[in-house]
Amino acid sequence: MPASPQSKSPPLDRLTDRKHASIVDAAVQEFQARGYYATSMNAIAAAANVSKRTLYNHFDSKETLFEAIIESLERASAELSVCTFDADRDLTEQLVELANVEIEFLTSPSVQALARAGISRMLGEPQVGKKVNERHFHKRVERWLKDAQKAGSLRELDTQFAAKQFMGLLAAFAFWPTICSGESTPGKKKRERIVRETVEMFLSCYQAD
Amino acid sequence: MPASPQSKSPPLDRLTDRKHASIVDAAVQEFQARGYYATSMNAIAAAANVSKRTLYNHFDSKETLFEAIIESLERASAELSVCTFDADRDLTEQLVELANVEIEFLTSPSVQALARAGISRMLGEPQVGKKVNERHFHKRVERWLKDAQKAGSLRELDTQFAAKQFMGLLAAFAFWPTICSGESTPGKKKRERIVRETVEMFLSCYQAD
DNA sequence: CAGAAAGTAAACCGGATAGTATACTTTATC
DNA sequence: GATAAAGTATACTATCCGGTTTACTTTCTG
Repeated sequence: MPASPQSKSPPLDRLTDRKHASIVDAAVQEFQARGYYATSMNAIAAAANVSKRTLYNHFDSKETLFEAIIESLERASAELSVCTFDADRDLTEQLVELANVEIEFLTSPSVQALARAGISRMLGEPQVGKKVNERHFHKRVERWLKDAQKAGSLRELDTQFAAKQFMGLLAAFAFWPTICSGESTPGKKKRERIVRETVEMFLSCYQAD
Repeated sequence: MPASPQSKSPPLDRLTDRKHASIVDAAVQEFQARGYYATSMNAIAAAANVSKRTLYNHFDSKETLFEAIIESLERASAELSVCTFDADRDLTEQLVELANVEIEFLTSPSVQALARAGISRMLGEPQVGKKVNERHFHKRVERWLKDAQKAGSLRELDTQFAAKQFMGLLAAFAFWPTICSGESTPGKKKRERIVRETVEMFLSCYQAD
């Protein structure tokens, strides 16, 4: 059962490709677990079952490898389902849906990996931090809020500010605790509660009259 | 103009004390700027204008130095003013006051330093992370909420959960951006807006009937 | 002012790390 | 099946870091 062919010209499942994937997987794991500085190239090579030379054949440096991973994670996160506002559907229901997408995003292993690695890197080299900007993450919510407000379902609001509040409420429960205190990500029931209460608070403030 | 005498037996301003303070200052700065792992003892010694041996005469190890700093920062943060609920005063006004104390806390240099250093340390050694637990930070708000709710000013609520929401709203604007993206802490006007909107959203959800 | 306490500069140690070199084997492709 | 591309194992270089040692000077204090 070979891997399904990609959309572009068939890249085949050559050894090289498997090694490449193996390296990326291992690096994501290691960076996530230990952060940028505490992760060594030796460890990545070992975890990937790859010789060090091969590792360096695929990526010129630790820096390059890290950057490639950040980009791949960003690409993956961009492929998330988009919630479009629908004036005919129940507002709460839609907002719950949106919150669910976002909380799933925040708690996904790849985002957690991105965040942990990115934060550790950034603490050491502040100027790099800007790249892993959160603004990008708020876009989905912003877009939805703008549409909902235009349709008159929400009272006048600063979409950017409100989106940050919305995400802030979710992240306070579903993102930062796992990043900072090593707590495990909230389970299904906890997530449901977080979503419910977040939507309730948000609408009690912003729902149109 | 010698330093004002302390409350205990006069510790005088000996060279030793100046060096000690100089080391702590430099270490706070370095740890804050670069995180735990990216900060070297050489760098701290240089920044403190102190020989390496002196550094090690004051602190046995990097670990010890770090712990001492965390403790001193925690002690400083514990000295913050406490807001006690007063049933006779306007609810919004009181909550604004509380939010102001908290936002001042979150944006204070010492807390920022604590957080940056602590987070970087924790990413490398997860088991240490629990010590810099956020729970402690929520206590003030929790206490206030419990009193306000008992007095009937707030509807029934889970104080722990609500406190986390309250802090989450503040932190989304006044804490995480500066930690993660190197943004400068919000100025007075921005802080006022954050406080205002946070209190508004919170009360629109939780104010009693 | 003498001796103890504390500070200084510089070299050094053991260990770890990013990255390279060498010599060899495996995998893919014509 | 030969050849080139890619992988492997191992050991090496250069560097840096936490921490120590040495040999010497400055600062405090009785």
